[in-house]
Amino acid sequence: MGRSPCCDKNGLKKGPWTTEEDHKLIQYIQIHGPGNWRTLPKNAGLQRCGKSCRLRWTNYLRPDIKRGRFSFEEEETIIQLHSVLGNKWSAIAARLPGRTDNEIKNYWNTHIRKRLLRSGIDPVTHSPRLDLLDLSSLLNSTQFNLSSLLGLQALINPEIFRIATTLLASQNETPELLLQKLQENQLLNTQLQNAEGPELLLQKLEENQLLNAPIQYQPQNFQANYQFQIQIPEIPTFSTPSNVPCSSSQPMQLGHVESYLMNDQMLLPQHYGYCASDDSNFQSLNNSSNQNISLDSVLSTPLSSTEDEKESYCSNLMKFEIPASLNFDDFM
DNA sequence: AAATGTGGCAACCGCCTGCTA
DNA sequence: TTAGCAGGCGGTTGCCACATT
Repeated sequence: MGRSPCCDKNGLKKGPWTTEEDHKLIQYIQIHGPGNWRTLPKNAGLQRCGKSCRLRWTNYLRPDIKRGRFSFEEEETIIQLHSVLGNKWSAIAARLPGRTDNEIKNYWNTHIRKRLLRSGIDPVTHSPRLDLLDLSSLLNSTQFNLSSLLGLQALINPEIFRIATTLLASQNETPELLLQKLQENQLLNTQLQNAEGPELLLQKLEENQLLNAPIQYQPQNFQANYQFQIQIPEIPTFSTPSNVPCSSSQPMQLGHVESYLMNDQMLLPQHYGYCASDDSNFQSLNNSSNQNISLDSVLSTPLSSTEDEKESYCSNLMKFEIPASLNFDDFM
């Protein structure tokens, strides 16, 4: 048989703890130490169940608990860890000395979550909210599973994302339809109003560096075999994790976009990288060659930051690069 | 001044996992 | 081997204080 019940739940007190109960619990634990919550209430003279005693101790009475407002650094850490760990409050609390999982959870729900929402960031996915984006090109497509895009659209510049999705959606369509969509979405720099036929379309696409060139137009295999390539020469910020087979110096093949959109290797919001320099679990990044706002620069701002500054910071969170050596096993 | 709304947070609930008799 | 409990965890509730109408 199993263990005997920890306590008889009948007649046990519930609700807020009195100072007298707190004193009893503290006194008992100071002598005997925490643990053995099954017998603790009886031995300590408390009309509580062991579970209630454990929660009261771990969430409130523990001497190493840090009370008071969360600092800016703590808030940053929570946001960063949440983007990796999700609602694993205990895991987050383990990296915030003096804070309990319950406290962090409450702070997230009452403060951080609202701030992220005000900044247009989905607090669950840590991505810009879909309802704030221009999704016209996606909505025109029947090939996309929109839910699979949730993680990717945060990591790709919206302009690139629109180009990729439009081209991808048009792979099985006629060149005329593709041309129409590109024009509708204003994805080509040059005027194509006078474009006549697929040959000219290819030429214009090549001029706009959207395609691998040169490729001979063959009407019979255009739809099935054409390899689109997206050049990203003028995209100011384009961050990708190390496991994505492309970089800012290499063209991103549409096939890569497609594979990440369509299969289980899709980028997840948890793959965001941050550079919390004080935490050995994070890697400091060399941002000298890009325009991203580094966390170091954010950290250098006065600690008595305003709410607006915090909101600005939350928005900038979406622009960080992914450290190549980030080991996610460290967080799990 | 009273009623109502809102925010913050301690505590509870219920589920899951691992342990143990 | 397995039933059942302790401990741990995330989600939710309810109370209290303060703000607003």
